[in-house]
Parts: sequence; structure tokens; C-alpha cells
Amino acid sequence: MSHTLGIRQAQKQKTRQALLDAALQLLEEQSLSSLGLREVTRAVGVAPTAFYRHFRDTADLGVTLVEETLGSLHTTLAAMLASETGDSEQRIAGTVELIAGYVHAHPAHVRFIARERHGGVRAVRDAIGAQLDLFAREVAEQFAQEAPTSQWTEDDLLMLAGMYVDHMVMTASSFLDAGPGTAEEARVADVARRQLRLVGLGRVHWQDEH
Amino acid sequence: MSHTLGIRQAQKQKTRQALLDAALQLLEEQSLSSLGLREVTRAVGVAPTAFYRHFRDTADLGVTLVEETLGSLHTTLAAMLASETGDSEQRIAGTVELIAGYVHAHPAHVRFIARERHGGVRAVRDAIGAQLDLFAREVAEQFAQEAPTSQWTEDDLLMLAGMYVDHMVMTASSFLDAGPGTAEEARVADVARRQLRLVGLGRVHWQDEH
DNA sequence: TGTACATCAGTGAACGCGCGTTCACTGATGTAC
DNA sequence: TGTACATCAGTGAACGCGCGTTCACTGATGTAC
Repeated sequence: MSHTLGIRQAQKQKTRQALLDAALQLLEEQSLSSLGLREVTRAVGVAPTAFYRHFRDTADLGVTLVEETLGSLHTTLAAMLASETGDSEQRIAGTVELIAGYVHAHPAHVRFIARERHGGVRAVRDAIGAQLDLFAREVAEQFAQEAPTSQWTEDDLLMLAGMYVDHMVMTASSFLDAGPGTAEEARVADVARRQLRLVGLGRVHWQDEH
Repeated sequence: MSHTLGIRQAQKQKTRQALLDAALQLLEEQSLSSLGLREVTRAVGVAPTAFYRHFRDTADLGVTLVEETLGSLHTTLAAMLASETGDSEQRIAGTVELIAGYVHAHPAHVRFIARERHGGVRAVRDAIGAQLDLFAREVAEQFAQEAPTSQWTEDDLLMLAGMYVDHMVMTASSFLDAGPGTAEEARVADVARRQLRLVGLGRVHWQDEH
């Protein structure tokens, strides 16, 4: 109908996506710097050489994976930030549930980001850092529109947003280690809520001193 | 003099340490899960098979590296925590300088911990997690003896201590990325100080609500 | 619609290479008398 | 102190294996007329 991709293009995209999916799965048990090209193509069921039709090497695939993983979350989070309102205790609970839900839905994505954020492949590290900076900027923008932080300098807003983003990543990673439905998961959620409460208190009292 | 190690034992320890040092250096540019045994022995200048006299495999070496790296910091930090006193603004500055100093003195150690904390080798991940838990416990113990947090529950103390430890690791990693003597390093220090100030405010106002 | 040619995603053989691990060894160090 | 034997950290050859990359290829899809 109307403008479908050509058969050839569609098949190419399908293979490309299969390579990305297979890589993400293989990365649950190892780091990108030890992921082999043959390993990935074997998992998909194509010849090793087919890999080169899509990526220069596994680092290149890794960068694509960062964009796929965080690029989508990026817009999702922006919408959620804007829609969240109401009393701060409810908001904190909502944020933590949101993180838990995301980890539940995309465990491999979360693991990949947590692992490669400080991983051995510079290009991927930089791509993740850039995406997380974008997140922080969005969060800061939101804070700028809320009462307790509406008068803050841009620098202070980014500092606060950075704390939230870092905390989000750490919490997601802890959820992952806990596993879904465990008692440990509930404990992680509890700690995360209290930590958000603490940072929120800091935020409210920030302007008390000049 | 008195009880020196036998020549044989001393030589063995020397080789073992050389393997650990070489591995740590090689790990600045890759992850443990892609570190090769031959790579390490080549860097030291011994036969590949000599490796087996000291470690079962590279994961085993990694766990040893965690103990060497964090075990020593562990006692150092305890002493510093106890000795730090005075006005909180000075204390914050002191803490950040302490982190910067440690990163300056042991960049490879810091990189190793940040990288493998969520890395692809479970045994090493677990060893790092256990050490960081010990840190948090020590920090919590210190907080229990200070006025603003002396009445806190153990759970809340550990929650707060966890934030400090996570923040310490994140800051150390940021210092590392910045490089010594750069403008970015000063910016990282500035952000870290403000974040500590924010968390400190949350700490002071925690008990306002019951 | 039909034909002739171009494109290009995926193939499969081949390559040289470094890997982890085994094994019997060597020779300096340690120990017993 | 001297001798005879035991220990064991490090050696070096050998192994089978999977790696990344090259290359000429095939055959389905796309395009021009």
C-alpha cells in the first residue's frame, strides 16, 4: 500500500534488526569488547560475511544499539516527565514504578547501557554519555518549570538533573540484579524511593542559604 | 633479617604482582571479559603457561584485582572518615579533593572498578558489589555518630551511605574521563561539591517530617 | 506486459593468526641428615 | 659445612579451534525501454 519499502530493502532491514537483537541477547553474558562478529551471525543464521553489509565492526553495531535503546526511551521519558503531576510522594512512587516497569520490559537494554556506560569501547561509551546528557537536559528543563526550582540557575538545574539521571541508571541496574518478583526487588524500590525523597528535600531547601 | 620469605616464594610473589600490574594496565583499554591470558604473560615477559602457577583464569585474576584495589582503599577511607571534622562546607571540599587525589594516584584502579562494576564477569561484579557494600556499612557507621543522623534507623543510614558511595564512584569515574589538570576536571569537582551539598541538605531536613 | 541488463544482500571457501590448554621438562631453591 | 634428594616456578613445543577479513560468486530484486 502506498509507499512500502522494496522487498530487497525490507529483507535487509529485517536481517539488520536480527543482528542487533542477537547481539543484545549475547551481551547479557559478556561485554561488547569481547563480542565476536561470527558469534552474532551464527546466532542469526547468516554467513559471517553478511555482517559487513550492515556494520563496519562490532563497535559500530554497539553504537547503533545505543541509539536504538536510548533514542526511544528519550522521547518516552519526555512525555512521562511532562504528564507526571500531583503530590511529590505519589510522584516518587510513580517514578520508581516507571523504572521498574522499563527494566521489566527491556532487561537486555538496561543491562547493555549499565555495562557499556563505562565499558571498554570508547565510541559506545561516548554515545551513551551523549544520550544521558540529553536526558539530563530534558529533566532540567522540566525542573525549570516547577515551583521549587523555578528560580535556579541553569548550572544548578543541570547538577540536580544529573543526580536524577545517575540515580535512575543505578536503580535500573539494581532492579536488574534483583530479578523480577523477588523480595530484593521490593527492597531496591524502597531504597530508591527514600533516596528520591532525600534528594527532593535537598531540592526544596536549596535556596534557604544564598 | 628475622623472617624473610624464601627466595623462591619472593620471586613467585614478584611474578604474581607483575601479572596483576600488567593486567590492570591492559584493562585501561578493554574489558576483563576480553582480556587474554597470553596478552598478560606477554606484557610481563613470562611463558603463557606460567600464568597457571598463579591464577586459574583471567576471571580469577580479576577477583584478586578487586581485593587488591578496594581492600586497601577500604582501610584508608575508614581512617579519613573518622579524621574529617569541622564545618560541612570544608568537609565537602575535603571529600571531593580526596576523591580527585585518589583518582590522580590510582587511575587504573578507578577505571577497573567503574568498568567491571557492571561488567561481563559475574564473579568480579559480585566481588566489587561486596566491597562497596562494606564501604557503605562503614560510612553508615560514621553517620550514626554524627548529630544530624544520630537518631536515624539503620535502614535509613544505609540508604544515605549508599548514595554517598555511589556518588563517590560516579565522581571518581567523571574525574577519570576529564583528565588531570583540565577545565573539565574543575567543573566535575564543582558539580560534585554542589551535589554533596544537596544531599547534605536532604540529610539535615530528613527528620522534619515523621 | 515483456525483455535485457544492473544492482546488491547474502554465500562459501580460503587465509593467516592468536587463542587457551596439555604435557614432559629444567634447573634453581629448599630440606634432611 | 657437605651431600643427596625433593620441590616447584617457569619453560617451550604442540594441539585443535574459532577468530576477522578477502574474494569471486549467485540469484532474487529493481530498473529502463
